[in-house]
Amino acid sequence: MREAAAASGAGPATAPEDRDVTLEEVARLAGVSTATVSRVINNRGPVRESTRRRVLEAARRLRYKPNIHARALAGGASRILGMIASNIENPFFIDIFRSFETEAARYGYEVVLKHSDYSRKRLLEAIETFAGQRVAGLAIAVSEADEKVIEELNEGRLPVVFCDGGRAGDRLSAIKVRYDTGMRRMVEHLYALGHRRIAFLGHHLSLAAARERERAFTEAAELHSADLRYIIEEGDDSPDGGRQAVQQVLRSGFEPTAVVCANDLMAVGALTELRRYGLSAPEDVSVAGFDNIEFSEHVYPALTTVSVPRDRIGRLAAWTLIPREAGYPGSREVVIDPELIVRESTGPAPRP
Amino acid sequence: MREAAAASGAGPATAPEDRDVTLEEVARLAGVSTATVSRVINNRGPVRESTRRRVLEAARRLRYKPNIHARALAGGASRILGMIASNIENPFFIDIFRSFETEAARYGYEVVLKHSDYSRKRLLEAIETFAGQRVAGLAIAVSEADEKVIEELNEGRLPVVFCDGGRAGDRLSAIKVRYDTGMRRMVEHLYALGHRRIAFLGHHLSLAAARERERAFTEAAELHSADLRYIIEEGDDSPDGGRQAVQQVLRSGFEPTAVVCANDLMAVGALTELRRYGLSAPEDVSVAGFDNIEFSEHVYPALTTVSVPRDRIGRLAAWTLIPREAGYPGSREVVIDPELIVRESTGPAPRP
DNA sequence: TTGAAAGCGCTACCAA
DNA sequence: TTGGTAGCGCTTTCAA
Repeated sequence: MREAAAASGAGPATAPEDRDVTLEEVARLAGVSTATVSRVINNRGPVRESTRRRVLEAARRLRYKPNIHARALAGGASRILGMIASNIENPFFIDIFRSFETEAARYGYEVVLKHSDYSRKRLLEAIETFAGQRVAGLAIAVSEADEKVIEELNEGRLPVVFCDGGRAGDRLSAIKVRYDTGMRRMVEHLYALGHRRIAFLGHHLSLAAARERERAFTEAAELHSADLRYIIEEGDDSPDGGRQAVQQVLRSGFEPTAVVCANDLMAVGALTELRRYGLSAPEDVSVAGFDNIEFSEHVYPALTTVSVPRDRIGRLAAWTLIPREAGYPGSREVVIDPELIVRESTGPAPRP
Repeated sequence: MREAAAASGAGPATAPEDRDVTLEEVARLAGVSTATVSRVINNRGPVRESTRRRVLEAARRLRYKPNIHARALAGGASRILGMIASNIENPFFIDIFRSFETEAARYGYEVVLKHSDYSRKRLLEAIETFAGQRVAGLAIAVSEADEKVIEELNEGRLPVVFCDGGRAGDRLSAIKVRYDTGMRRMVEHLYALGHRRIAFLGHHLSLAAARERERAFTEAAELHSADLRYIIEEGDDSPDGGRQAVQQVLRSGFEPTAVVCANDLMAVGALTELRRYGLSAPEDVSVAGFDNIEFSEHVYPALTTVSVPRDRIGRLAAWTLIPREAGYPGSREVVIDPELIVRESTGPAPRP
């Protein structure tokens, strides 16, 4: 309304809504220089309180929105964070993204999400794109980052945080989840229930980091090597992958009393497929997932799983990337302990 | 390797990896002006074939990556598309995003995703932010866009496509799904199975567009007004919301023989909650979802639902926003017919 | 068909 | 505490 009034009077004269309101216009209205406006907007450098107020008021009146491109070009931090996830269909990554984005927004940062589809090549491309865009920081939540990629990242000048694995470095931070602890708890749980033949359903991916959960399982299982037998099969990172893997297990003749999956998504598929074979959980076979996605609680039977706190991971990642007022560490390593969540899908091993 | 060799010889002299390779450097190497390089890179204006080749080769050698900020600032189209979704936890939106992003990437566009959490205020903010960033186009997949928002969008200069509802306009395109058709098919299906008391579980949201599925249900149900009774309850757009809504239905004493949900996510929760009350689907109560998210196939019992082709929606949206070589229509309206998918969660109504 | 040069809106440096 | 101003890398007239 105010704008309409202001624009009226004379003729067209360049409708004000047709162009961005610039710093300069704010400066003019506030009666100061663009430099001062910039200082106020960015909260940098000394500005007299009365001036600051005047500028802020002018900016508000004009509905000023900084042009991020100009800002980035001029060398200021770009206020855009990048995030790369392996598979945005997996709620695990979405949850991380969500809390990452929410936390970033709190500090006025935007987040751009790209997915690599578990392809090392796409990961590399995404990194290059983000680097070219000069994002302020990059969160990597993928399982296909091998040591070579990490090394390259470490030599670049872009702050990076690994949401799951990786390692800390010069400008690299890493958030690590103790999968081994989580897996150990899971195996202990099943062992205590009397299970002695366990199948592990892992990813189809041959990439280094993707194997972590599998390795964690193997190690945990080996602790009971005296009488615990296990088998490992693989499928995609999806319900369908879980179904395929179950088929392989069943065909192998191994006859597990419990099935542990690399993640909840696969566990859901495993559950479905077992039922197709007339096996129900937990009476005939116990089934366990990993991650504790929201769904795991809403399938039948509700999934026993290991809780990985994605919201905390996302928050930490943003926190790590965004330069804070106080002493900003630059890079660091955080370790998170996951927790076993026992629900209905696991129970005592059936009598032989 | 080549770069290392080139950089060697003298001292530090600004390591080449430390800065972006600029248009100017490419121009220098190719022995032309920056204007020419720009023409080549953007495929605009006349350039002699031999020149073009020389420039391309130089760009390749230097691993030139255009700086999107400079590009945007200089007035070129920004090659970034924005997308706003109500709830990125819902695979429905994720699926649209995925195919949108994939299609956009094909044309060299990036996609930035923001979510509005079903808040009109957040939607408005997101729109403003995107407008400030001068994105090349905006895909809106929310249910909280009322006529006022649409009107505002229509007056702006940003190309917009509504992924679900909305309406076509000056620079507005709309992809519409015939929810009424889908709902009608669902109701027919249940009616044919003998169901005469049906509960509809809708969203908690009082926003206009969010009601569409509910209205579609009501209309479909009214067609059988002679002997079909129904009740409407609401919850969040999540499995938990489905559980709450089921509780309300059960408490109301209505005793439905079938439950139709506004989407699959809620249906999953409904299934779980019914089981808690000792009711199993489809024997005691039939349960149906809407959307056909991947999960709907992997819950127990597999969900009867209505298929909404998200990949097609995403692809269409990108297609609409990106200026194509051929006659680019600018704005248009597309209508999509959803399909009924009958699985295990619905069956004959139990004898009274 | 090509080049020169004027900005786009902002930040950061140096002076005042 | 403030203002002046030189770019950031690119696109886009306007001339050549």
